[in-house]
Amino acid sequence: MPELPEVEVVRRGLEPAVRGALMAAVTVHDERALTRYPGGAADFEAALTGARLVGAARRGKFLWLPIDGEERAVVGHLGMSGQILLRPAGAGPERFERIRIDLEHPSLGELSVVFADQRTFGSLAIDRLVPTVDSRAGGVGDAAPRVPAQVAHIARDPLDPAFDDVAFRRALARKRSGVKRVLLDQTVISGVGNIYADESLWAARIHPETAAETLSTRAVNRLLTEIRAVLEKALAEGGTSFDAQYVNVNGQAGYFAHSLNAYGRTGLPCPRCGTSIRRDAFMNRSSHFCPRCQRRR
DNA sequence: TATTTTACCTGAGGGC
DNA sequence: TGCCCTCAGGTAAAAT
Repeated sequence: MPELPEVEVVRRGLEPAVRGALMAAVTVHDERALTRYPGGAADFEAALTGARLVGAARRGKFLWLPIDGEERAVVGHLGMSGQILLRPAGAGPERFERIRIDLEHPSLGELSVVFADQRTFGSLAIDRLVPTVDSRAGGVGDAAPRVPAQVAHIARDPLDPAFDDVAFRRALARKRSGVKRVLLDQTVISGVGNIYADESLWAARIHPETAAETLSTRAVNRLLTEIRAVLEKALAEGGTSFDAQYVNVNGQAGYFAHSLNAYGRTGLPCPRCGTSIRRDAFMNRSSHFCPRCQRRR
Protein backbone atom coordinates (compact mmCIF):
# COMPACT_ATOMS: atom_id res chain seq x y z
CA MET A 1 0.00 0.00 0.00
CA PRO A 2 1.65 3.16 -1.13
CA GLU A 3 2.53 5.57 1.67
CA LEU A 4 5.24 8.24 1.66
CA PRO A 5 8.28 5.98 1.04
CA GLU A 6 6.58 4.13 -1.80
CA VAL A 7 5.38 7.35 -3.44
CA GLU A 8 8.85 8.89 -3.09
CA VAL A 9 10.42 5.84 -4.75
CA VAL A 10 8.01 6.36 -7.64
CA ARG A 11 8.76 10.09 -7.79
CA ARG A 12 12.51 9.48 -7.94
CA GLY A 13 12.03 6.95 -10.70
CA LEU A 14 9.75 9.23 -12.64
CA GLU A 15 11.67 12.49 -12.40
CA PRO A 16 14.49 11.82 -14.89
CA ALA A 17 12.04 10.34 -17.37
CA VAL A 18 9.58 13.23 -17.36
CA ARG A 19 11.91 16.22 -16.99
CA GLY A 20 11.83 18.00 -20.33
CA ALA A 21 9.65 15.34 -21.93
CA LEU A 22 6.92 16.16 -24.45
CA MET A 23 3.57 14.39 -24.03
CA ALA A 24 3.09 13.16 -27.57
CA ALA A 25 -0.03 11.09 -26.97
CA VAL A 26 -2.37 10.59 -24.02
CA THR A 27 -4.89 7.72 -23.82
CA VAL A 28 -7.49 7.27 -21.09
CA HIS A 29 -8.67 3.65 -21.02
CA ASP A 30 -10.83 3.95 -17.93
CA GLU A 31 -12.46 7.20 -16.88
CA ARG A 32 -12.65 6.03 -13.25
CA ALA A 33 -8.96 6.95 -13.08
CA LEU A 34 -10.02 10.60 -13.47
CA THR A 35 -12.24 10.87 -10.39
CA ARG A 36 -10.30 13.93 -9.26
CA TYR A 37 -10.63 15.54 -12.69
CA PRO A 38 -14.11 16.81 -13.53
CA GLY A 39 -13.15 17.66 -17.12
CA GLY A 40 -13.44 14.10 -18.38
CA ALA A 41 -11.31 11.88 -20.59
CA ALA A 42 -11.44 13.72 -23.90
CA ASP A 43 -10.52 17.00 -22.28
CA PHE A 44 -7.73 15.35 -20.27
CA GLU A 45 -6.19 13.90 -23.41
CA ALA A 46 -6.50 17.09 -25.44
CA ALA A 47 -5.20 19.35 -22.69
CA LEU A 48 -2.01 17.35 -22.18
CA THR A 49 -1.14 16.32 -25.71
CA GLY A 50 1.69 18.52 -26.96
CA ALA A 51 2.53 19.93 -23.54
CA ARG A 52 5.92 19.49 -21.88
CA LEU A 53 6.70 18.33 -18.35
CA VAL A 54 9.42 19.88 -16.22
CA GLY A 55 9.79 17.51 -13.25
CA ALA A 56 8.16 15.39 -10.56
CA ALA A 57 7.16 16.67 -7.12
CA ARG A 58 5.55 15.14 -4.05
CA ARG A 59 3.85 16.15 -0.83
CA GLY A 60 2.73 13.29 1.41
CA LYS A 61 1.20 10.70 -0.87
CA PHE A 62 0.35 13.13 -3.68
CA LEU A 63 2.54 13.43 -6.77
CA TRP A 64 2.49 16.15 -9.38
CA LEU A 65 4.24 16.85 -12.66
CA PRO A 66 4.39 20.60 -13.39
CA ILE A 67 3.71 21.57 -16.99
CA ASP A 68 6.22 23.82 -18.74
CA GLY A 69 5.10 27.43 -19.08
CA GLU A 70 1.79 26.91 -17.28
CA GLU A 71 0.66 27.21 -13.70
CA ARG A 72 -0.80 23.74 -13.98
CA ALA A 73 0.35 20.20 -13.27
CA VAL A 74 -0.60 16.59 -13.79
CA VAL A 75 -1.56 15.44 -10.29
CA GLY A 76 -1.50 11.80 -9.26
CA HIS A 77 -2.52 9.75 -6.26
CA LEU A 78 -1.87 6.01 -6.11
CA GLY A 79 -4.72 5.31 -3.71
CA MET A 80 -4.57 1.72 -2.51
CA SER A 81 -3.22 -0.12 -5.49
CA GLY A 82 -2.06 2.44 -8.04
CA GLN A 83 1.18 2.02 -9.96
CA ILE A 84 3.06 4.38 -12.26
CA LEU A 85 5.25 2.40 -14.61
CA LEU A 86 7.85 3.43 -17.17
CA ARG A 87 7.74 1.31 -20.27
CA PRO A 88 9.43 1.34 -23.68
CA ALA A 89 7.38 2.95 -26.42
CA GLY A 90 4.87 0.50 -27.86
CA ALA A 91 4.99 -1.89 -24.88
CA GLY A 92 1.90 -4.06 -24.53
CA PRO A 93 -0.91 -3.15 -22.14
CA GLU A 94 -0.37 -3.59 -18.40
CA ARG A 95 -2.83 -5.48 -16.25
CA PHE A 96 -5.26 -2.87 -14.82
CA GLU A 97 -3.90 -0.18 -17.15
CA ARG A 98 -6.07 2.94 -16.88
CA ILE A 99 -4.12 5.76 -18.55
CA ARG A 100 -1.08 5.85 -20.82
CA ILE A 101 1.05 8.90 -21.61
CA ASP A 102 3.51 8.51 -24.46
CA LEU A 103 6.57 10.72 -24.01
CA GLU A 104 9.26 12.06 -26.27
CA HIS A 105 12.25 12.72 -24.07
CA PRO A 106 15.15 14.86 -25.38
CA SER A 107 17.81 12.32 -24.40
CA LEU A 108 15.93 9.12 -23.47
CA GLY A 109 13.84 9.05 -26.63
CA GLU A 110 10.34 7.58 -26.72
CA LEU A 111 8.86 5.98 -23.65
CA SER A 112 5.50 5.53 -21.97
CA VAL A 113 4.21 6.37 -18.53
CA VAL A 114 1.50 3.89 -17.60
CA PHE A 115 -0.94 4.47 -14.75
CA ALA A 116 -2.28 1.09 -13.64
CA ASP A 117 -4.64 0.56 -10.71
CA GLN A 118 -6.57 -2.50 -9.62
CA ARG A 119 -8.91 -1.01 -7.04
CA THR A 120 -9.36 2.35 -8.76
CA PHE A 121 -8.89 4.39 -5.59
CA GLY A 122 -6.02 6.16 -7.30
CA SER A 123 -6.35 8.80 -9.99
CA LEU A 124 -4.69 11.31 -12.26
CA ALA A 125 -5.90 14.86 -12.83
CA ILE A 126 -4.89 18.21 -14.24
CA ASP A 127 -4.96 20.93 -11.63
CA ARG A 128 -3.88 24.53 -11.29
CA LEU A 129 -0.91 25.37 -9.11
CA VAL A 130 -1.57 27.83 -6.29
CA PRO A 131 0.86 29.63 -3.97
CA THR A 132 1.85 27.88 -0.73
CA VAL A 133 0.55 29.60 2.41
CA ASP A 134 4.06 29.71 3.94
CA SER A 135 5.83 30.73 0.72
CA ARG A 136 8.13 27.74 1.08
CA ALA A 137 8.67 25.15 -1.66
CA GLY A 138 5.50 23.22 -2.44
CA GLY A 139 7.04 19.83 -1.81
CA VAL A 140 9.95 17.55 -2.56
CA GLY A 141 11.08 17.97 -6.15
CA ASP A 142 9.63 21.42 -6.84
CA ALA A 143 11.53 24.39 -5.44
CA ALA A 144 8.79 26.84 -6.41
CA PRO A 145 6.37 27.98 -3.68
CA ARG A 146 3.35 26.41 -5.35
CA VAL A 147 1.21 23.35 -4.93
CA PRO A 148 -1.77 21.86 -6.81
CA ALA A 149 -5.03 23.31 -5.51
CA GLN A 150 -6.33 19.87 -4.56
CA VAL A 151 -3.18 19.24 -2.50
CA ALA A 152 -3.16 22.60 -0.73
CA HIS A 153 -5.13 21.33 2.28
CA ILE A 154 -2.68 18.45 2.79
CA ALA A 155 -0.11 19.13 5.52
CA ARG A 156 3.59 18.94 4.79
CA ASP A 157 5.14 15.56 5.42
CA PRO A 158 7.77 14.92 8.12
CA LEU A 159 10.59 14.54 5.59
CA ASP A 160 9.83 17.99 4.12
CA PRO A 161 12.43 20.57 5.31
CA ALA A 162 9.56 23.02 5.81
CA PHE A 163 7.64 20.68 8.13
CA ASP A 164 6.85 22.59 11.32
CA ASP A 165 7.54 20.44 14.40
CA VAL A 166 6.14 23.05 16.78
CA ALA A 167 2.91 23.36 14.83
CA PHE A 168 2.60 19.56 14.86
CA ARG A 169 2.96 19.46 18.65
CA ARG A 170 0.35 22.18 19.01
CA ALA A 171 -2.03 20.35 16.68
CA LEU A 172 -1.72 17.14 18.69
CA ALA A 173 -2.38 19.05 21.91
CA ARG A 174 -5.71 20.22 20.47
CA LYS A 175 -6.88 16.79 19.33
CA ARG A 176 -9.17 14.67 21.46
CA SER A 177 -8.83 11.64 19.17
CA GLY A 178 -6.47 8.72 19.61
CA VAL A 179 -2.95 9.44 18.41
CA LYS A 180 -3.07 6.93 15.57
CA ARG A 181 -6.20 8.51 14.17
CA VAL A 182 -4.39 11.86 14.16
CA LEU A 183 -1.34 10.37 12.41
CA LEU A 184 -3.63 9.21 9.61
CA ASP A 185 -5.16 12.70 9.28
CA GLN A 186 -3.33 14.07 6.25
CA THR A 187 -4.24 17.63 7.16
CA VAL A 188 -2.15 17.32 10.35
CA ILE A 189 0.81 15.32 9.03
CA SER A 190 0.96 13.75 5.60
CA GLY A 191 2.53 10.66 4.14
CA VAL A 192 1.80 8.31 7.04
CA GLY A 193 -0.67 5.48 6.44
CA ASN A 194 -1.71 2.40 8.40
CA ILE A 195 1.58 0.52 8.05
CA TYR A 196 3.95 3.30 9.07
CA ALA A 197 1.59 4.57 11.78
CA ASP A 198 1.73 1.16 13.44
CA GLU A 199 5.49 0.92 12.98
CA SER A 200 6.19 4.44 14.31
CA LEU A 201 3.95 3.97 17.36
CA TRP A 202 5.64 0.64 18.11
CA ALA A 203 9.07 2.26 17.86
CA ALA A 204 8.01 5.14 20.11
CA ARG A 205 6.28 2.74 22.57
CA ILE A 206 2.97 4.59 22.36
CA HIS A 207 -0.40 2.85 22.39
CA PRO A 208 -2.37 3.76 19.24
CA GLU A 209 -5.47 4.77 21.23
CA THR A 210 -3.61 7.15 23.55
CA ALA A 211 -5.46 10.48 23.50
CA ALA A 212 -3.30 12.83 21.42
CA GLU A 213 -3.82 15.76 23.80
CA THR A 214 -2.34 13.78 26.71
CA LEU A 215 1.03 13.11 25.06
CA SER A 216 3.92 14.93 26.68
CA THR A 217 6.23 17.11 24.62
CA ARG A 218 8.92 14.50 25.13
CA ALA A 219 6.60 11.75 23.85
CA VAL A 220 5.62 13.76 20.77
CA ASN A 221 9.26 14.48 20.00
CA ARG A 222 10.08 10.79 20.35
CA LEU A 223 7.18 9.92 18.06
CA LEU A 224 8.27 12.40 15.42
CA THR A 225 11.83 11.10 15.56
CA GLU A 226 10.60 7.52 15.10
CA ILE A 227 8.23 8.47 12.26
CA ARG A 228 11.14 10.01 10.38
CA ALA A 229 13.41 7.05 11.13
CA VAL A 230 10.82 4.53 9.96
CA LEU A 231 10.03 6.47 6.77
CA GLU A 232 13.69 6.96 5.91
CA LYS A 233 14.56 3.32 6.52
CA ALA A 234 11.62 2.19 4.38
CA LEU A 235 12.69 4.60 1.66
CA ALA A 236 16.25 3.24 1.76
CA GLU A 237 14.86 -0.27 1.32
CA GLY A 238 12.68 0.69 -1.62
CA GLY A 239 9.36 0.72 0.25
CA THR A 240 7.06 -1.99 1.57
CA SER A 241 5.62 -4.62 -0.76
CA PHE A 242 3.38 -7.48 0.35
CA ASP A 243 2.35 -8.60 -3.10
CA ALA A 244 2.24 -7.15 -6.58
CA GLN A 245 0.35 -4.09 -5.34
CA TYR A 246 3.27 -1.78 -4.78
CA VAL A 247 6.22 -1.60 -7.16
CA ASN A 248 8.62 1.06 -8.39
CA VAL A 249 8.46 2.52 -11.91
CA ASN A 250 10.26 -0.55 -13.23
CA GLY A 251 7.77 -2.94 -11.67
CA GLN A 252 10.12 -4.08 -8.87
CA ALA A 253 9.02 -4.70 -5.28
CA GLY A 254 10.53 -3.07 -2.16
CA TYR A 255 12.13 -4.88 0.77
CA PHE A 256 10.88 -3.08 3.86
CA ALA A 257 8.24 -5.78 4.56
CA HIS A 258 11.14 -7.79 6.02
CA SER A 259 11.85 -4.99 8.49
CA LEU A 260 8.36 -4.65 9.97
CA ASN A 261 8.16 -4.96 13.76
CA ALA A 262 4.43 -4.73 14.41
CA TYR A 263 2.32 -4.33 11.26
CA GLY A 264 0.99 -7.65 9.97
CA ARG A 265 2.71 -9.59 12.77
CA THR A 266 -0.37 -10.57 14.78
CA GLY A 267 0.49 -13.33 17.27
CA LEU A 268 4.21 -13.17 16.52
CA PRO A 269 6.65 -12.13 19.26
CA CYS A 270 7.42 -8.44 19.72
CA PRO A 271 11.05 -8.05 18.57
CA ARG A 272 11.73 -5.99 21.70
CA CYS A 273 10.13 -8.00 24.53
CA GLY A 274 8.74 -11.21 23.06
CA THR A 275 5.10 -10.54 23.94
CA SER A 276 2.64 -11.53 21.21
CA ILE A 277 1.75 -8.65 18.90
CA ARG A 278 -1.94 -7.84 19.16
CA ARG A 279 -4.31 -6.80 16.42
CA ASP A 280 -7.31 -4.61 17.24
CA ALA A 281 -10.06 -3.44 14.91
CA PHE A 282 -9.60 0.23 14.06
CA MET A 283 -11.60 2.37 11.65
CA ASN A 284 -12.57 -0.56 9.40
CA ARG A 285 -8.97 -1.72 9.36
CA SER A 286 -6.43 -2.93 11.91
CA SER A 287 -3.98 -1.69 14.49
CA HIS A 288 -0.99 -3.85 15.37
CA PHE A 289 0.87 -3.17 18.61
CA CYS A 290 2.70 -4.75 21.52
CA PRO A 291 0.41 -4.78 24.57
CA ARG A 292 3.44 -4.75 26.88
CA CYS A 293 5.72 -2.16 25.26
CA GLN A 294 2.82 0.08 24.24
CA ARG A 295 0.79 0.44 27.42
CA ARG A 296 -2.41 2.38 27.35
CA ARG A 297 -2.25 5.31 29.74
C1' DT B 1 -17.05 23.31 14.81
C1' DA B 2 -14.93 18.95 15.78
C1' DT B 3 -15.01 14.24 15.37
C1' DT B 4 -16.51 9.80 13.62
C1' DT B 5 -18.45 6.89 10.14
C1' DT B 6 -19.32 5.50 5.54
C1' DA B 7 -18.77 4.91 0.44
C1' DC B 8 -15.92 4.05 -3.13
C1' DC B 9 -13.53 -0.39 -5.51
C1' DT B 10 -11.79 -5.30 -6.99
C1' DG B 11 -8.96 -9.36 -6.55
C1' DA B 12 -6.92 -12.75 -3.34
C1' DG B 13 -7.65 -16.27 -0.29
C1' DG B 14 -10.10 -19.10 3.15
C1' DG B 15 -14.11 -22.04 4.38
C1' DC B 16 -17.25 -25.28 2.95
C1' DT C 1 -14.47 -27.18 -8.77
C1' DG C 2 -16.87 -23.28 -7.39
C1' DC C 3 -19.53 -20.23 -4.60
C1' DC C 4 -19.69 -17.03 -0.79
C1' DC C 5 -17.59 -14.29 2.51
C1' DT C 6 -13.95 -11.40 4.44
C1' DC C 7 -10.12 -8.49 3.99
C1' DA C 8 -6.90 -4.90 2.26
C1' DG C 9 -7.16 0.96 3.25
C1' DG C 10 -6.53 6.37 1.23
C1' DT C 11 -9.51 10.09 0.62
C1' DA C 12 -13.50 12.85 0.84
C1' DA C 13 -18.21 13.19 1.67
C1' DA C 14 -21.75 12.41 4.95
C1' DA C 15 -23.34 11.76 9.48
C1' DT C 16 -23.17 12.59 14.34
